[in-house]
Amino acid sequence: MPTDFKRKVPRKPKIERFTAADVARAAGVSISAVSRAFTPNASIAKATKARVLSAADRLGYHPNPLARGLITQRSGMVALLMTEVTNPFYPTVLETFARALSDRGKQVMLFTPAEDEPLESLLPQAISYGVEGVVITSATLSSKMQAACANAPVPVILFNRTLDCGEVSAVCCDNEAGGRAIAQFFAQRGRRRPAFVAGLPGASTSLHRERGFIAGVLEASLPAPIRVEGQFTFDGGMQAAAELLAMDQPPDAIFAANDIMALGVLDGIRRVGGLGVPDDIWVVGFDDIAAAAWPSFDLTTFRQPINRMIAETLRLLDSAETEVPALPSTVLVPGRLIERGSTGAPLPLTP
Amino acid sequence: MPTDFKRKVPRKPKIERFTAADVARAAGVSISAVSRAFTPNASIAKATKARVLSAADRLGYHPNPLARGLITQRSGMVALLMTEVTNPFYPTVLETFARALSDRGKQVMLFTPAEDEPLESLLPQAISYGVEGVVITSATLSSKMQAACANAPVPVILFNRTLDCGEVSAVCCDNEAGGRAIAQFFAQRGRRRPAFVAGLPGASTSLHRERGFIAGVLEASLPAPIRVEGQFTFDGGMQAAAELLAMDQPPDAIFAANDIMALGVLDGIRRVGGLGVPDDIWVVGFDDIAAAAWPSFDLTTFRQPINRMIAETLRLLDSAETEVPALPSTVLVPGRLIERGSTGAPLPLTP
DNA sequence: CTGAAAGCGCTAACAA
DNA sequence: TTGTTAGCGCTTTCAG
Repeated sequence: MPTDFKRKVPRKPKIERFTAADVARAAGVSISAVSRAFTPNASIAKATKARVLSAADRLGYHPNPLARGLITQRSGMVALLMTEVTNPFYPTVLETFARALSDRGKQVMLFTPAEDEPLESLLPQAISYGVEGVVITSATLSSKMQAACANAPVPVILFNRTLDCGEVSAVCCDNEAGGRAIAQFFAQRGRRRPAFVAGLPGASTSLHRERGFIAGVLEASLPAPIRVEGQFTFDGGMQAAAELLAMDQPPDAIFAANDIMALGVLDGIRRVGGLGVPDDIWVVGFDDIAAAAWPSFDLTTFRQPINRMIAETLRLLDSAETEVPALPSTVLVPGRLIERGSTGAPLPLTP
Repeated sequence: MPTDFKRKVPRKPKIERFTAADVARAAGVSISAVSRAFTPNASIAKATKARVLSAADRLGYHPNPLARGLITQRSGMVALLMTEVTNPFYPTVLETFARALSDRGKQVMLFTPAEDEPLESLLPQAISYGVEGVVITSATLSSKMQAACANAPVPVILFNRTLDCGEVSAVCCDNEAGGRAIAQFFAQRGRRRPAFVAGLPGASTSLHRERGFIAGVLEASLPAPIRVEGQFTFDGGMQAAAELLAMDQPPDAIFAANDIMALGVLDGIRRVGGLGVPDDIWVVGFDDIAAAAWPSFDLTTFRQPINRMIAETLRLLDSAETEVPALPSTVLVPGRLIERGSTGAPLPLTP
């Protein structure tokens, strides 16, 4: 029998890492000097700084962000509370955001509510981690959550949605303008029977896109759009298409409140058969996710300028830190219509 | 006019939060008692614990994970290093992983390499945040990175790839078995000219799937598969389809190393025209992403059991913490073929 | 410009 | 079982 006794190990394996004290010793300076060398524009002599930095480099030392955060209240982390990761729009947001933060030396901490967990419980949790800001992407937001956001001790920014009360900062594509632009596009190209596929009931994005769409449609003297719901999902879009095509007077132009539903609508129309896109029906989405450009769908859509939106979010985060009263502000960035085959534009030639 | 003078506020707004000392005072106990009340199975009287907990609840107190982490070396965070977020397979992984961790009271910290940043530089960065483990999902991994992983002071787990040297723990679908299963499927159903669309050159997933596929094809006495590359992207898949169809003897069964390429292949075949799926050509992918089930594609694919894989990853993370030598181990979980229309299965009736 | 000392919020030894 | 005492690794007054 081998010597297989249970070795008693300290639970803490004591990670082998150099501390500021080590660097100080190596550079022949005090610990504070090391700290100052890593603090932007701290009062330290160029020579000392150089000595510290080279010693640190030799040892592979980096200040421990957690210990630093304990004092400065800046952990270098930004929380991202995300609910609908299944919508392909959000992974792109996530990636763009993570990269943008990474470029500024910050990291993103991702919080996704568990099964039946309310979003509210995540906010204090995130805050307890000392994050410098919280970005929330969630189609719906309970009023309790809104209050929690407004009173949070760190800047909270709503991404891709707004709040009517305006008490929480938000960055959003101009959804109303987008909806109106699509309506005008339909009207100018001779479409006569518009339809709207709504997303989740409480979602401000869906609401505003619909509002703009209705306004634009009426301004162009078209009949008010037929309305069905699609839950912001592919299957919901398919279902919506089935409903619309089963009507006495099916629409000749469908605007779905987001791309994933629009793709579902396209597949739904195909499945029902009889009517074709774009000959009989036009379909337009919103977001411009990658799949919208795939030949099978070739979907006309209103592109959200993700980069611009992320940039504005970071700007808001920054200004909330520096400016004193930090009044909540809502930033609307414009998007633009990308015409593709689902509204009759010819397919581009190159693959 | 209201009293609207510019209040001079300290740049550090001194977040209003209660500390263990506050709770201790409120409950009439020592600070350590508070600590113990929040430490699982610490020696504390039931009554004391109850008093502390109720006081804490009243004040809305939660232990600061950062301060705790400074001592325990357990920050409650797990790092996720991710490179290809564009592949729809990974957002699902990300979400599943975040949720699974969240259920265990841990959080995921996401690290995505910036523009030209090498993956290597992220590892020490993650470690400096005191994460309890690092999970890496990256198709390719430089040898320098491999060494860094092997020597990291915290458990590092490769997700969805393996390392031949076996020096780093890994969780992976049994790619070779998957490739072989697809080959057998082709052979049994009378396909005669197989083709393989490879992903990124250095990716172990593509390599192993190909290896199994070739083995299975040869075992079934079929000719060695035609081979083209697709870069693991949709466009790459389209391109690959064009190449394959331009050959003198186009294949009658294509296996693409992942779903996103397979979708590209399908669209590529459509665009070229002339040959149809599944009548003339069969197409099979790997992953089973959501879009594979969409009617437009209806793609037969080898499903990776994400939940199982995540569970194994967490198990490995746990055991690396508790078990002493923590030898690196590779876990292969089985997947299974999902037959759909791209190989002749009838479309399910319900939407 | 620099170092010594205090302490961020918490846990883990040690006695009591 | 409890409270007291040291720190975790770092920043930040405060003297010098």
